[in-house]
Amino acid sequence: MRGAHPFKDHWALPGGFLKPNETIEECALREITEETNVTPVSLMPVGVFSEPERDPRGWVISNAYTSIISEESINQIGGNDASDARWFGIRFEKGDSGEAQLFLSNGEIQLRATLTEESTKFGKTSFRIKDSGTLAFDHAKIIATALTALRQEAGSFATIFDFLPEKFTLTALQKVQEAIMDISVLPANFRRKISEYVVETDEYTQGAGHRPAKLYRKKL
Amino acid sequence: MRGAHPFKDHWALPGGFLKPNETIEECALREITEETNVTPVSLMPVGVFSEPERDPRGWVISNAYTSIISEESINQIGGNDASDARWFGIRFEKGDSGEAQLFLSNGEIQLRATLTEESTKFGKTSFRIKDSGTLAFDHAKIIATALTALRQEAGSFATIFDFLPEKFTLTALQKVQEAIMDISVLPANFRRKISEYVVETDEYTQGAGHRPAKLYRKKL
DNA sequence: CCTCTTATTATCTATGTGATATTATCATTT
DNA sequence: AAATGATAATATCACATAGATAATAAGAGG
Repeated sequence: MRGAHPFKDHWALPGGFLKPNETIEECALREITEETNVTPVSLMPVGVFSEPERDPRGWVISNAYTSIISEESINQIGGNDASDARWFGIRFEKGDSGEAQLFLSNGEIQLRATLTEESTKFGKTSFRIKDSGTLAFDHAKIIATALTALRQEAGSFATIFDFLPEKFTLTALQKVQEAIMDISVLPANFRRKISEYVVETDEYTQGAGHRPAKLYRKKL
Repeated sequence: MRGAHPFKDHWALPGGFLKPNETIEECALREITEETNVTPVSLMPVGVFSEPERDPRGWVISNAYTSIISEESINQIGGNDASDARWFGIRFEKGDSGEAQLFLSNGEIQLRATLTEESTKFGKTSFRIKDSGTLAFDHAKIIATALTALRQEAGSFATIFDFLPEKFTLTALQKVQEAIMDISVLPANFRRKISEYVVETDEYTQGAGHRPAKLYRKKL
């Protein structure tokens, strides 16, 4: 939630300005840590937003990133000076006639934005904001673009590993894909297809009240 | 070929600085047109290069794009004030131990660079330059990254259309994929798989000394 | 009308995928 | 110590998709 103009009392994505001697990705990682108290395993680039009029204060070029984090780290949020950060559930409905609705919600807050689908190039769909509600700047557009890109990416087995730590169970990997793509797959088939991308370690999970799961590593 | 320091007499990718009131993609399209006399159908984003020390004159952040252009437009190059631009054939060999060799060549000039593969995240491989030869700045790294990303993307049928005009023959589409991925596929199988992504028009190619080919359009 | 060339379709076979059933291994309960 | 419940992991069937080869179609040019 922004405390100052422009877009006072509007919700905004975490972010900030580049400091000397850091790369853009380092900056994004620093900002997300400062503002949410969560440090993701890795960041996936979404795109550059450079329309001159996107910030009324002046010309600001934003590079957007997304990430998947573990369920546990969700609760870390707001632990530090990140008290003003919130998690939102996300629903994105692409209707007919190229119009799309973005809904963000949690226990207290409901946000809504309307966008139109502009074009799809190289797997990335771009949107134009029709009504951004109480979302600051063009952040509704960034969220829609990021979500679309994320689902696109996760369709390929080659990328879902990057959302998990080095060693993982195949079930965890499957859940990452299911969560992102909003699908459910049969474990037997998932394992068969994923097997060429992973190598097994000799470690197992422990003490879970059921058969322990072997830990795997990304191949290569 | 650069005429001024830094990297005088080194070869560099076409590029330039953002002007007021243009987006980064518009800038890239303007620069490529100015410097090569070729205007691509569309640009595919490769990534951001923001290491503080990549330009000795100061901190410069570059956004890289690639494109595929038609064979005819190759000959337009240098027609205008783009006299210092050249086409290069590209060969990229990933050896063992994560070391990769980049070769650029045309009739007169041979360029070579050595890189090490650093990591692969979200389908994009990042490289570190060991020896950039007579390539300016970190452009060897950008080329290697772009080529890797391009091949990654072209593996999906969903994206290869963006390299062609609105109406195209299936053979042309096939050649795009073959060129990028450096593979050859059987026409019968390619047609079967691509069919769900295209719709046929009622137009045909003409006067080619053989059966005319139906023109297709990207579906949706 | 024959030939050359590329476009397009048909079909055989091998390989991969979705679905279901079965077995394995732990912690906990009885 | 045996039964139970939970998740992990494997086996296998029917079916769909992909690779390969062959056949057919439709132009231009001699």
